[in-house]
Amino acid sequence: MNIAAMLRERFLTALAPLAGDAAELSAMVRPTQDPRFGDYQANCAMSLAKRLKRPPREVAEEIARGLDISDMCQPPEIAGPGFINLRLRDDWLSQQLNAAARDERAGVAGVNSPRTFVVDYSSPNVAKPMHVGHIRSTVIGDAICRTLRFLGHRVISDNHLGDWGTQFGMIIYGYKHFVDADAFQQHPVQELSRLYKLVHGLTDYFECLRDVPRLEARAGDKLAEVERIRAAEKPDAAALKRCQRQLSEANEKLQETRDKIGAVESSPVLSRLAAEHPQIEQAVLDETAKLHNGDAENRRLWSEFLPHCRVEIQRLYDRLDVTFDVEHGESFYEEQLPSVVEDFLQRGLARESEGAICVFLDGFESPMLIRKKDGAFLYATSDLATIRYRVEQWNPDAILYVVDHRQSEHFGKLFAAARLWGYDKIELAHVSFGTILGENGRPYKTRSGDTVGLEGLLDEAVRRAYRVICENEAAKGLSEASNEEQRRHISESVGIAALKYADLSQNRSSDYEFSYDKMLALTGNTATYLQYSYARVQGIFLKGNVEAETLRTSSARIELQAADERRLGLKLLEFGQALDEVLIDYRPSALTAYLFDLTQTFFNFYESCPVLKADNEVTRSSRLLLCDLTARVIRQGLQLLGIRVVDRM
RNA sequence: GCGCCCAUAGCUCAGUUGGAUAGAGCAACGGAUUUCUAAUCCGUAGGUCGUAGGUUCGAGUCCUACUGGGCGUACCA
Repeated sequence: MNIAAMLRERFLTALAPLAGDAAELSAMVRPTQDPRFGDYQANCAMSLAKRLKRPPREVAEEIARGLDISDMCQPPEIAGPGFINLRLRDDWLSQQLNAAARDERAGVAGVNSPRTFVVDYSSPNVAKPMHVGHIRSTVIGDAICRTLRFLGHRVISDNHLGDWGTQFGMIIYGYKHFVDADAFQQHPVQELSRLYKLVHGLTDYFECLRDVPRLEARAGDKLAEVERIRAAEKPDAAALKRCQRQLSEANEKLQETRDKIGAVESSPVLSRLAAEHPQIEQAVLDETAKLHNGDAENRRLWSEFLPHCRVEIQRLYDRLDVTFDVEHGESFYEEQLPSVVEDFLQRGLARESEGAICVFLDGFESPMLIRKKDGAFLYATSDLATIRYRVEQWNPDAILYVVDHRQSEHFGKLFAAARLWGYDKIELAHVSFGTILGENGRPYKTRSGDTVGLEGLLDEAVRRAYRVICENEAAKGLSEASNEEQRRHISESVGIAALKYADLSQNRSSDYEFSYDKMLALTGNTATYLQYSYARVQGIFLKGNVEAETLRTSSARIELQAADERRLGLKLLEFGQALDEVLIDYRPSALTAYLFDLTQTFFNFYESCPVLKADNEVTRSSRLLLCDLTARVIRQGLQLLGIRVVDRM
């Protein structure tokens, strides 16, 4: 069921005799924004009229005459400069709704020609705790996979774990020098995490020490520049402002660096360790290189650590209700990397430059490096190997990379290189997204400037959801309504839903401001509001002692009478369109917008149309069917976003 | 320097290959509860869509320049 698509087909037939590009023109059928213009409008007459050099209204009339839609719509009306306005017939709407009301998929059909998608998302470094930066990829990727599958596509979700990089060099070095054997025995994940943070902190310290002179010089240069501009006869105000900003940025950065140094030097333990391990940075790289070169000890440690790391991230995936079909990390492709480089060299697609093996690509200033001068491979190499593997393994029509926007240049190069390599038939898409910002407009960090751990984030959202639920029960005097276990269950569901939905409801390409208060708001476009609406509908069935299942199998029918019933009915039939829209640009926000709209439409209906106390049995069961369908669309829609519903809130 | 992205109501954001009078939510103000959960609903107010040009029947949407912001930019991922 996709009303717009059905109407477009009718227009295609009507337009065919008039234009060569009837498909493009027929695509200009869309829902109206104002109910005065009917339910749908076609805007194709104006652009066609321009080409035919005829009056647009005349063209519109001609299109309307050739249109065979009397089964679906009332006679079309021509309005304004040449809009063709359509109003769906109530009997047709009722018929479609009654089919949807009995359909397990709420009237959404699968696609006619399924495609195969590989979706690459989440991809954390397994040696580090997952943090706030992993939410968007994980949640958006999961929602895209669920939606693709629901519409009948074949999906391979793949978690391209970072399990082979420098971070393991850090853990290995840390294990060899700083491990607390008892702690590792008892809580290996925590101990590994501690080792990672410790070693990372020390390497960071030395890096900061090296950076200070450079940063001081930069701050000095900027200061001099500011003074030079000021001293000029006619100071350039814009340049001065820009320069002053750069100066304060340079000073901030310098201060930050000095603070990090101070943090180590003021700690007796850390400063002693720093003094004892002055070569730690190189040593970490050496441990990484040994791992990559097959050193038996390091490989043994790596394979001992890895399962622990994966247990850690799996706990979070379980809580987020996110699953993967395969989890081929970087290590999986390690043996395939030399052949990638050889192949590129052999085909003349890559050449040596400044000691590195480079692929020079049209439209990019710098080349893509696939082997460093020291012989090591880069993530570009691994990404190319991954494409080759995926094509050989699954022969996909598309590979989607749900990765933040900062890597757009990398993917631009990667896709260009892949096309040169012969993968030019496959859709390669960087499904990019923006940064999560704190309330200061800067990337979201803790007060002390650390990245925010994902687990703590989930805990906090759940804790706040719990508080909201308790407050609400208290306000209503419902304290006896649910027991502690139920409240815990509901707050886990509501808290995580809020977190996911805040992310999904935002246009993915823009940065967004993180706020617990906003995501857990009870009104507005939040998961909490949608979950509440669902619970309200469930409340009707509970109160009326009506079994939805029984209702569906009964002979009751949806009959549209009131205007609010009709509006709700039409909105319900547009679920499939919303899902199609999600897949056009891989934007789950199209679905959240639809669900929010549906919910508001439902509440309008709910306010003006009594259900259980309807005037007669026919109206009552018709409205109950509308309620049931609404609940199922909300539940299904939220499920496609990876969000669960609860029956009572 | 070069490249990519962004700029819409006081705040956070929608705005579907260019369509009719630019929309939500929050905050503000006013209303609705003998009635299926008031965690709701209805109404009012709030805008030179960063600036200036251009394309056309029509521009928040496309093009150009400018201003302001974010990100990236040869051996990290």
